[in-house]
Amino acid sequence: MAGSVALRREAKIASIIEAAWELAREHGIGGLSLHALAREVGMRQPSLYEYFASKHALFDALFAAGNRQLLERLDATTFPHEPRAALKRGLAVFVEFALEDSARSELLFQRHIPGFEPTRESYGLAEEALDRLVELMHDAGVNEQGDVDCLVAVTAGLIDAQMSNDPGGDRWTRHLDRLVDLLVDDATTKRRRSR
Amino acid sequence: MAGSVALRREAKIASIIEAAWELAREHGIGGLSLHALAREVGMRQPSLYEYFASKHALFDALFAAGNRQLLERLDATTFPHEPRAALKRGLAVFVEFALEDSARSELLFQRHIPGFEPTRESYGLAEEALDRLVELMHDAGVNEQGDVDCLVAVTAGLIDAQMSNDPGGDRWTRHLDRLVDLLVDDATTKRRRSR
DNA sequence: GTCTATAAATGGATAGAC
DNA sequence: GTCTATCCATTTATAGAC
Repeated sequence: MAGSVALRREAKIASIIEAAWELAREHGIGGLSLHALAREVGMRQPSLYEYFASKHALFDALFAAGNRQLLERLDATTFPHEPRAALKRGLAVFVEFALEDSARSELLFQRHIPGFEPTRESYGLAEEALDRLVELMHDAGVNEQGDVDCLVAVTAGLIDAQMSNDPGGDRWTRHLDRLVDLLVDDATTKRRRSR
Repeated sequence: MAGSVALRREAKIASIIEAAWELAREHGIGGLSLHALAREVGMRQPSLYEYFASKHALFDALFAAGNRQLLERLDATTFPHEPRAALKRGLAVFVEFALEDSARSELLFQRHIPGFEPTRESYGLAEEALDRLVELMHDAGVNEQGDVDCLVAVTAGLIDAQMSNDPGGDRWTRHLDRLVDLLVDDATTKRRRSR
């Protein structure tokens, strides 16, 4: 029973974060207000300060939670043995993750919030997720930083176009595998080493 | 002298728009306030309503002005005769245009402003600019919509990565020509027609 | 730990005098 | 056409009672 108070508190924090995601999905991450959030969890706005020291602290918690979700998603993925297929799988998981919640992507992958910078701790989670994808690239023979940068930028470009112009569709994302093949072929072809 | 009043008015509007760009560059397009803008041009905030019916109308004027700048830039560009080189040149001009003013790009190419939608008239300018680039793609033998989409998304992806992570550098944008070659080669290779 | 009340700032828009 | 004054709404944050 010693930790039951702390447990209750953790559960409350989790429910606040869950409600925050819901509101962010409705009004965008930038449209999230503490008044509305408090009402959503049956409180008044000042009471939230019992759980988060500031709105930025709430954003940071959301940022960390979102990245943990991504890491869990990657953990739960079974990857093919063939390295290039594994890379495609990893990027596809990432694309799906990004597209299924635009508010979360806004916070995690775009820099939308006025003065928000994640803490080093939370940012570390984001780096860890990116590292997983980069590792898949290395396994597929993409080692040079420039080639990694291209793969990252191309994937992000497809996600962004899809999310902005045709959310829910696949007009852009369906080209992911073909572009991965093009880039990986180019990056691993001997011809390039002669430059 | 009949039009001198109208001319003065146009000049004032132009100076307001110029000041608006300056402030947007400082505080982001979302941080643009009418109070600050009015002060910048030596007025009080309510006086701006003599020139713009609302803040949205001001955004629309900025959106149109920005797209006109892009069109002028493309007009002023001399393109190589060789179609693929011309495409590379057009995309490079676009990339340079996007990177030189992040506030302008925010308004023109990203959907950041809460409830802002450009008028049909202003949106037409944006479409015209995009059409120019698509025409260059067609000239280079990229005709299928999917291939055009890829080229657009890849270019946007490079711009976005560059702007977010290394504004002023070329860590991402330097790969533009290589990616264009890869995509155009793939799009124009007979092998693909057999699918 | 939750509340009421309020501070403090911002920012878009309007009324009406001049 | 420009001003002052004001409205109205929003939102983060704090003080202090309970």
